[in-house]
Amino acid sequence: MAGLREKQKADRRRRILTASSLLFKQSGYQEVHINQIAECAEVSVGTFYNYFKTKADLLLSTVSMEVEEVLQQGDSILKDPPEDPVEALMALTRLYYDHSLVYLSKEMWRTAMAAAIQEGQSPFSIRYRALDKGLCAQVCGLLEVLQENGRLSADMDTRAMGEVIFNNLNAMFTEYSIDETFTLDELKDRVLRQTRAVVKPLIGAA
Amino acid sequence: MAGLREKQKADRRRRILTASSLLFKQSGYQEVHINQIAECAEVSVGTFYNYFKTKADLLLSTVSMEVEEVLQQGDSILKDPPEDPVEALMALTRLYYDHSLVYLSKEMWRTAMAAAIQEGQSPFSIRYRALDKGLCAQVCGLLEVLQENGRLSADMDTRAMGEVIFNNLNAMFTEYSIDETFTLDELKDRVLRQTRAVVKPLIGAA
DNA sequence: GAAAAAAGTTGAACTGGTTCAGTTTTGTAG
DNA sequence: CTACAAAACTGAACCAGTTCAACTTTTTTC
Repeated sequence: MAGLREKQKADRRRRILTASSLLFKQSGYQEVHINQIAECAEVSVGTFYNYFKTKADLLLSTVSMEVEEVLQQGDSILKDPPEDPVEALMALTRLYYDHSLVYLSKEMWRTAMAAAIQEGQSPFSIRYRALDKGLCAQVCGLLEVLQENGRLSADMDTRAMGEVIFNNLNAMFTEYSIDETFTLDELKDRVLRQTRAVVKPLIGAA
Repeated sequence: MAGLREKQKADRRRRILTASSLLFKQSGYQEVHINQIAECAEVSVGTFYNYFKTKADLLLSTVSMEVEEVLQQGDSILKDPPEDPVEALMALTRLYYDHSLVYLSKEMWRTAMAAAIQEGQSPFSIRYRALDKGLCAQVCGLLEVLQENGRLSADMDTRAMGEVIFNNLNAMFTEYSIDETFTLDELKDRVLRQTRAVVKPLIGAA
């Protein structure tokens, strides 16, 4: 166990992650070349590719952290959601959106999204979509809780409705990431209006 | 007008489009190199880049054709939509989906989507998003017509609701494009269920 | 119709992510 | 401790999209 080899491997991996994180923040994802990351992390280019399949794969480590954190925080909202369904959904939405820029810039999100779409069978894409599925399941879960609490009509299809609401969240976030002038507040306002339009009609019956 | 120069320009452009269209169908987008397109079109690589900013830009010409055609066909649905709102929306949806593979493969859609996300300020991305906006407006337009016909509750926010429905359509199409095993029929089934979940509650009032 | 200007063409060189054959380091067996 | 095998490291070379300085063709001017 904890042989020299293992120790060095963990150390190198951490050095690469630290270096890239620093450089990306400094100069942006596109501007930073693998050479620079390798140099800054004191490994060779070849070694970089021993630890990460591609440059985009490096991003995924960060995206994963970001989403896993947000999923965990989201669970605490599910445990005791606001009574009003629109408020409950917006609480989750705000959590997702506010957290989105902690580790990643808009540019990094764009790159990650584009890479996830580009080749669907790559491990990158599969993992990214699994994270998305987790978020979608959380939205569906929230609707179920609200339905159980009698805040949403009992015959609502929580699964289908949750998918629609999540897909909308996601699409709006994509739009936000693409447009550098689109602010977080504008994003939340637009999504609030959309969420209202979809959810209001469901509130009546218990 | 019709000077020699103009004539040659139009001819070269057409040759490039014909060549690329043929090659893409033959071998897929990624497999085809600019060299091959240039050779097949009997121009130099440099000339290719005189006519198209990037390889992805070439795709956009095709995407544009595809979307403009579908927009036009969609208008005829708006003129006399099915009475049932779910049916009306699904008529539009089916039109979009069935038309999607006439000119473009899944791989080409993925590439176009990824490129549109990648750099938001490029002419490519701006034009692609304008097309998306056109489709979104058409969905909103359909909801308006249905509302005017008294098939949807009068206080519905057609704009917000249309955006949500379109974003869902689009997200599901993206998922479909990413996953080579996802069939058109499965796609339509899932979107039907989602559309029902969102639209059913709105049908009551006039 | 010749000369100058404008527009367009060309392909070799560039760029930056990725690979791989050769080398070094680490672990293991005798 | 030595010899061998396995694992990991290395950077020069590769690849495919893109650029650009030199060259050709077309148009305009006189």
